[in-house]
Amino acid sequence: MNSPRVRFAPSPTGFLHVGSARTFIFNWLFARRNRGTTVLRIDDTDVERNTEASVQSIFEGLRWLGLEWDEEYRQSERLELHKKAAEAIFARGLAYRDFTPAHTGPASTEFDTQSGAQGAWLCNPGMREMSREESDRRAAAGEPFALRYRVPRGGDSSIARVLRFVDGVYGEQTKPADEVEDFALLRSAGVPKDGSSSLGLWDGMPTYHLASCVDDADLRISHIIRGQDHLTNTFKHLLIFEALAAEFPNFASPQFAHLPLLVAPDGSKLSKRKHGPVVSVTTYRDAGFLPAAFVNFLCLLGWSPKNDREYLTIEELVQLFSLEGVNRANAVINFTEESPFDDKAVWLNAEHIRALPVEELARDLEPFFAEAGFHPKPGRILAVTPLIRERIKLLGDAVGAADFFFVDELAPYDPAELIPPKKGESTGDAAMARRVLETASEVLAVTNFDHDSLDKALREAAAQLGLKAGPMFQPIRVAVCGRKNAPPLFETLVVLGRDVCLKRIGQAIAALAAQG
RNA sequence: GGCGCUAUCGUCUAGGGGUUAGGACGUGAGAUUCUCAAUCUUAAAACCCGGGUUCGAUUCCCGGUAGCGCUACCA
Repeated sequence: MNSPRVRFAPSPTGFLHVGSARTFIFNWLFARRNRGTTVLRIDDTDVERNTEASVQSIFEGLRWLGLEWDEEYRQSERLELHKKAAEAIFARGLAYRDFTPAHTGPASTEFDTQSGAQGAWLCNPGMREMSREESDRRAAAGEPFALRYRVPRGGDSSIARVLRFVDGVYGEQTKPADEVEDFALLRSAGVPKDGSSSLGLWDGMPTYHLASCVDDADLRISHIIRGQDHLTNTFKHLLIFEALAAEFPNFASPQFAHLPLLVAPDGSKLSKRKHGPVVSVTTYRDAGFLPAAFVNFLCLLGWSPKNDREYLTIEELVQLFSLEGVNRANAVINFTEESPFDDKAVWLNAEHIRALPVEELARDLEPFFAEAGFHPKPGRILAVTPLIRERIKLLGDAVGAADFFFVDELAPYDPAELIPPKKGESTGDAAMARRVLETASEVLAVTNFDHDSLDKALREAAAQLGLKAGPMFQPIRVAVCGRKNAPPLFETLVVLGRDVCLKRIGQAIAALAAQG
């Protein structure tokens, strides 16, 4: 009845990485499919690690994807809301102050801890049971503390409470509250400097769990679609939502759907630190992926339309997307030092490139040529585009595939390539190659520079020389392109133009002559 | 250690009590072609292990194993 509201909530601790991008895409697709609203929320509660540069880089990545969001927020601007919520939870007795000094490094068991049956830390009983009077006194004295949720315990008198939710992907999930630790809502405000403790009661910064839930409630998020790494955290979130019910009477507990993780080829979680730029979406952009191809690829990781289709446009994805199609196992995204992109991503990109109208592709190609220092006249790229369209997999490949169209002087090449090899012999017929070029020179000087005329004239010339197409065309191709592998000859000649062709063929003849 | 999630070709996946276990990428071979590419045909390639349930399990159940996640005053 109400249209769904989803959110994508990245924390700005680095560039936007592919796993986050996929989470965003799935959220966006879900919203689009169901006529809902996409909220972008920057979860920047961790002041230690967040940087403005990261925020910008995340926007850069998201903008490139081209999927628009409808609302935008920053958690850091909503601090008061979070603190008020924490206060309300505390006032209700659902949270308590923990004066245990924040520990640094790996969790130690030095303090007063209470362990579950076999080890899991649940709370510091001395803190949990501390009287309100003592707690107030110590807080008033300026002693730093964290605020912890008082997770309901069954004890031995009542039956342990079981937390429960139905995940859109993983199905019903349950966990006894007894196994959930007293997680923090507010971090301690740190060590008071020089006795002048200005630390008020609630100076602690909200934790992710608190801030995230408060905002989800306040923004009336209806569907939380996020990485599977939050699956077990969800029980904590259920508790927070419950504690917040009075503050947000219009907020119904959201539906959850957890997404399988994207992992590196060795099975480890994708990490910016460990895997570097290959996990950044801007790396894909810079290499020449089309946003639609990238989105297509990411969608196929952990989701399937179940009809054997692979190439899908954004519109088709919107039509086809559903949580039922989401897989439960982690998906490997392939990359290595030598080839940083998954083969399937590259293939899909080539498919999308071929599906693009020439004008559009030419436009997309322009910045890559510019980057390489080529600034051809208008229309030039458009003329070249159809010739390389089927020969490039990434937009960036275009430069290497078409450079000879734009340079004044061809890069030096081995004149031996002008000479087609003869079968069974180690060397070709150099004299014949030279005759081919001389003949071509004469023919091109007088032939109309259109495909059919060139085709006809050059094939006739080959017949007169007693040559088949292969040995006839290779010398010409190498002469005008500077390499053996290039787009089809006649189209290439046409785009290059008579003057350039004749000049380059002349140079090739000279090169052969110099070789003896 | 505790709790949880997961397990089909190298990779992404479809499928599901009885199938020649399907598709895609990649790889091999062939066709086509003025080279390259594209395209087409084709080949090799998988149900983690052990128990149960069953006439019959890759599929359902249990256990094991492995991977991953959570177990922070990170998100």
